[in-house]
Amino acid sequence: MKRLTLDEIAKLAGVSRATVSRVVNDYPHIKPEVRERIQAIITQTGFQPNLIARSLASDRSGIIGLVIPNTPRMVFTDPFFPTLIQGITRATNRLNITLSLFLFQTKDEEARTIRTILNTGLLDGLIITADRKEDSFVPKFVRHGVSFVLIGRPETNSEITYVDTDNVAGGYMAAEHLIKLGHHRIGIIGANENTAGDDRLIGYQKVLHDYGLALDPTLITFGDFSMQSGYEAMKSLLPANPDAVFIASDTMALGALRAIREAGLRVPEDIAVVGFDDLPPATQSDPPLTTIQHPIEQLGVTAVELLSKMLNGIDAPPTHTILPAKLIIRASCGAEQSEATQT
Amino acid sequence: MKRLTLDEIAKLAGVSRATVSRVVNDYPHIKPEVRERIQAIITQTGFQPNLIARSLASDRSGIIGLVIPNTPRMVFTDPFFPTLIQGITRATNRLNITLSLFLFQTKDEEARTIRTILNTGLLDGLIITADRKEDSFVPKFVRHGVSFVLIGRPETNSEITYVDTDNVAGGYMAAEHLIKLGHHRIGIIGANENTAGDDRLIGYQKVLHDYGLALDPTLITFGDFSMQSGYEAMKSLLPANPDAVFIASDTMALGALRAIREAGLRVPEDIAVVGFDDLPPATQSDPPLTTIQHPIEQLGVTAVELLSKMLNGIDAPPTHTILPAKLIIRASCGAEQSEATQT
DNA sequence: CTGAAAGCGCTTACAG
DNA sequence: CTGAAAGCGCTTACAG
Repeated sequence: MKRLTLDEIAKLAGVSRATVSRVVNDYPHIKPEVRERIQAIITQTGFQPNLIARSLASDRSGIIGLVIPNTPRMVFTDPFFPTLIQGITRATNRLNITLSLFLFQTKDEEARTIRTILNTGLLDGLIITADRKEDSFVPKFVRHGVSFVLIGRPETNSEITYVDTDNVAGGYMAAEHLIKLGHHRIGIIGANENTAGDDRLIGYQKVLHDYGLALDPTLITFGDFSMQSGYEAMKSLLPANPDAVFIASDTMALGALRAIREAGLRVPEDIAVVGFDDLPPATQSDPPLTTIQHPIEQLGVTAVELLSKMLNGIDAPPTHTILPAKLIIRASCGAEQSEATQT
Repeated sequence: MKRLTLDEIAKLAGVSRATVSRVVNDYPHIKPEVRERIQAIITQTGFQPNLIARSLASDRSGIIGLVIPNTPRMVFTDPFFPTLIQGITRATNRLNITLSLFLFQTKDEEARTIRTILNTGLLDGLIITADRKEDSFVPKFVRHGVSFVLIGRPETNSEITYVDTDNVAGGYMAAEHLIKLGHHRIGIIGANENTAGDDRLIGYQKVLHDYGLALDPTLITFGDFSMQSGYEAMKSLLPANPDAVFIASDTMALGALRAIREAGLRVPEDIAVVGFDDLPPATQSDPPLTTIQHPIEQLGVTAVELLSKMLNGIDAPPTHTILPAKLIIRASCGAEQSEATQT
């Protein structure tokens, strides 16, 4: 199907192609009747400008990239990325932005992809999921002057625009909830792969300190976001006799719950559990799981909006946007969940 | 960072820009020493051609779109799409293709997105997940002459290239496994949202027929791929006294297992279960779940390879590629799984 | 084997 | 308010 061009529309309307271009791009100063005449022809013919040509002429492609490096969560047990992608596409759809996806598993794929992203001029900007600490490529992007926003706090560089969940508050709420239920020996299964894990631990430590509880190092364990690691961390935690545990990811919580069950303990009678994340209640087959929810989808929406502003406006200083976390108390499995929000 | 152009490389090498272009694009007939000289400069400067300019000149963007319409599975409880995306990106990375993602939730988003895809000339081709039957937009793509391959068998049009899992064989294997275990009243929780559901039911019916078992209509129920629908379907199935059940999706199986548990029945002693799909064993918290695995990731890889061939070669006739399904017998939850493959 | 030149379909100062 | 024209950075017949 032969595609119409600006020139052809111009011919049909009896004007120059420049004028048609202005109408298409909503330029203010066009004589109303001319605008209408052209507009009519456009809607009638269904003309849409060739994006490639526009990109070349305007040096803007309208395409942004979503970069997801290989991460422990990438195994996709975790609905984190799917949910994030949902939020991102909702925003790009609304803003008429095209989204390109860059996943890489191996270092080799990573290197090639990064080079392509940087040098081919295809993308206006990037959204990068910073789900591990040692992302060597982020500095490269900075050096090349690419516009990007990170999802997740970067470990060091504060000159970078990012959006993140308030993980410190999340960890705080989680442990505080357990404290208020009367627990004293509150363990944690943390994670140190990314700053989200760090921050959740910090929140946990903070609240224990605020409530005057001792920080028993034997109650602190780490996993790597996988279910298996949750299982093992819990096994190593049980000898320390926790009466409650905060698990910094629901995926790990699933593993931990298995360890608890295998030890013949009941949740929450023998050991209370608070998770973190946003696993669909679906997946939470077994025991009721109270959890800290982070607004993953909103993270995606916000990231796109920020990037879009960066691309349009004059470059503002780097922004750090922190979205609130929320404590979700689930009464029982599959039952309606009562939501208790805290800030 | 100012990007280098073909012209600048040409100047550095003392040749014309046409020659550089030919080197970049691996044209055969270039004098070796010239090629080497240019190649050296290219690697040294890290030059990469501007993809936008190339696209405009060559009418090929190197970008393909992945279209995921709103589907019941889209809730992402189901790792189907994430896994698929993983396969697709593996292939696009290898073939040096850029992937754009088009998700839409609402009819409105759908309409706008489709128009953009069709008229802006950005994409070379499409991969479309055909996870529901009434995809009104597929005929539009056909009419516009876009190249695309479907993932999942379309309901009617056999003139379309698609890749799919052998769902009939999958349904057959599932029920046959149960028959061989000695079960007689084998129920099914099917799905009729997509042809995968249809085919799995067909396989089930076929094997019952082959083994001379009666087809009791009260043993046939349907869900919509959601966990909740699995729960309800199982509740409606239990009065028919099945001694086994084949559930056409593992997500529904999770719901069904809950219904079974609530009825005070044990799996597999009271009722044996075979699922379908590829939920990570992780999520299968509770009872051991024997399942039919389909090669989701391979589906993605194959789709990309096919599309790539269509875009390069002369248009071949429509191909229908069917990948084998596989029976996975899980000995017990979390334990090592023994894989029994059948064809 | 290589170069000069046209052209891909737009945008955008510049004039008027 | 509108048009003529240059230009974005490539590819690709066409000549030689």
